[in-house]
Amino acid sequence: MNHSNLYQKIYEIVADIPEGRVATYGQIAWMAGRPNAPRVVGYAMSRVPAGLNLPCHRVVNKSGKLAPYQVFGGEQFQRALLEKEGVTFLENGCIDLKKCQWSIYVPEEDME
DNA sequence: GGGCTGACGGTTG
DNA sequence: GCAACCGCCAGCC
Repeated sequence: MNHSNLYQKIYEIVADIPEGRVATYGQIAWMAGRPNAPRVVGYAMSRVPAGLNLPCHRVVNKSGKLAPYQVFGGEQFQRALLEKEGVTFLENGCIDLKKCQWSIYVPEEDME
C-alpha cells in the first residue's frame, strides 16, 4: 500500500467536509486509517496542492482552535470565513466543536 | 540511509 | 483550568 494513497484519502476527507462544519486533525487521521498520526494530516495539509481547492480552513485542532496558518490572510479571515459558512464560534475564539464538529454519522435531528 | 521537523493529541505536573 | 513534555507517522534535508 502506497503512502500516497493515505494522502489521497486525507484530501478526499477534507474535501468532503460540508459547509458549516469543521473536522479535527485527529478525526481526519482516524478516518484516513491513521488514528495515531494527526501530525501526518497537518503535514498533508501543509503540502496539499492548491489546485485541489481543499477547505483546509474547516480543519481545526482538538481544542477547536484554528491552526496557526496565517497563509490564508490571518486567523480573523479564516474565522470570518467559517463563521460565514455557519460555524459557531465561542467568546474565547474557539469553534463550538460540540455543534460544528463534522461527523460521518450526521444526525438529521441535530441538523437545522 | 539517518536525523530533524511539523497546520497535533493525550497525559502529567 | 492551563502549560509543558512525550509520543506518534510521514516528508524533507
